[in-house]
Amino acid sequence: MNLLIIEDDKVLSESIKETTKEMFHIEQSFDGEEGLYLAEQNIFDVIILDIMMPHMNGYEVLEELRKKSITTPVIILTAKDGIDDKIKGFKVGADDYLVKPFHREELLLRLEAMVRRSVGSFKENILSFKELHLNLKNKTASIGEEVIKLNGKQFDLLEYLINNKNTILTKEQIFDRIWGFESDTSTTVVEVYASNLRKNLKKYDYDQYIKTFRGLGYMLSEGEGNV
Amino acid sequence: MNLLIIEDDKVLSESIKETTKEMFHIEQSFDGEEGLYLAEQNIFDVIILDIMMPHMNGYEVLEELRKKSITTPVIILTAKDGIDDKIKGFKVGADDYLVKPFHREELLLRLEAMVRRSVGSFKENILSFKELHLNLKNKTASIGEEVIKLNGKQFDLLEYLINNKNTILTKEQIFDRIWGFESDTSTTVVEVYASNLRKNLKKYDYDQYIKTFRGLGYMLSEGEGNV
DNA sequence: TTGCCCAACCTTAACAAAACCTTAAAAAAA
DNA sequence: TTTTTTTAAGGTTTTGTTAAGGTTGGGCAA
Repeated sequence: MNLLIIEDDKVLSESIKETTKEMFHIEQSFDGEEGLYLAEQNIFDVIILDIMMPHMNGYEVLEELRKKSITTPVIILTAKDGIDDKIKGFKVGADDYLVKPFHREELLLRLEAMVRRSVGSFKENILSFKELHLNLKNKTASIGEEVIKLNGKQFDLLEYLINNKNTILTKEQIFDRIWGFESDTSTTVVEVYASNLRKNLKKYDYDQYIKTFRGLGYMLSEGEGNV
Repeated sequence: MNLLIIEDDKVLSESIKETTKEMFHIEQSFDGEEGLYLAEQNIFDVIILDIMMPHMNGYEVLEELRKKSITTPVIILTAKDGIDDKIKGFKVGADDYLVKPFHREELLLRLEAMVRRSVGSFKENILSFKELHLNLKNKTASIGEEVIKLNGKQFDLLEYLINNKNTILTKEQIFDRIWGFESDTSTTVVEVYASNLRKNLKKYDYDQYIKTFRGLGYMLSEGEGNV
């Protein structure tokens, strides 16, 4: 579970990191532009976004993000309590809005509530695509009754694809999400894993749903052909 | 879009109904037990739930609901501002928590944000020209129901044309936009791509809208002939 | 006005070059 | 050891580019 904190106040950012590090893998950014760049990787499960920042403020970051079809849940964090600011925040696509100062617990609770929904693991941690079910708790995949054997990264890849079905994911995004930013292996491993995953799904004819978009990336979608 | 309001204060309930009736079809319940019964029908898109109610309080309603695997998004509404109450609310499965008194607009915004997500109708990012639709998210083009297969640069070209319909674009502009300034291929590739694109659109008679202006460039426009 | 010419554009096809797939072996981790 | 991950290499497919010949339309001279 990945959390991006975009907040220029380093003290606050650290403090948020402290309270959330049990639950998430954390990335921090201390200014809007960099934050936007990171968020665009589309590898985060939720983003905490401050409004008042130098160069590029939170509203601009969020607006740009949504414009680019990045739908990661965003919690806006701000000292502004006015209703107009809230309106602005939600209008540009925020999912929640928390006014400083706030209780650490409340932030945690709202993060939990958000993730619980968006990751689709509301009950029992099952993620599904058609008849293919992933049990996130014990990392097993099954189609109907039959269990499919997938190793770690193959499972992660499938999970990522399902969570973003009908959206093209570039090899870089997939790589950053599964291998991590600072991994120094080549992004061509993604091809290898896509190939392996397809091989494992072929038996059940589910390989056809993993589509390649040349020069763009991969996408999981239910449609026939290239839809 | 259906909203269930479970709130024993009739004045407040009515007032909420007033502010939300544009957006939702409203059902009201004035006590917990009845509210639970209604919510169990699982026909609502979102539920507003008061905590302090006679017979059965909001926590109990929500807990019971989640126990029965009803995952409808719930916004808790309460006069209690203590962090412990919030913890309790989220722990039993709330998605949001709003403290009275609150701005009508904020409730509306939070409802919107909630529904936007759970209904999955997040902005689809579609660019259209007449009946031709480009899905920017997964780079697919379609006319009516049929999907047209376009490769990367053809898609980019069409996107650029649509974004600038009724404006003549020179070959240089198109080239710089799609191939990039420092590309050292000849600008005549633009002609080749225009040709390919027309060929792909011909089947649907949409090739006619890509017009050539000798010595000037290309333009996409709805008019007949050279208008 | 007519007909010719030429430049601009269209279309096609062939070749080149990426991008991707698959497999297998080496390396690392469990 | 066994399993998983990474690298490497060769093969396949798709896309990009170029070139060549065909087509079109406007200008201009007769």
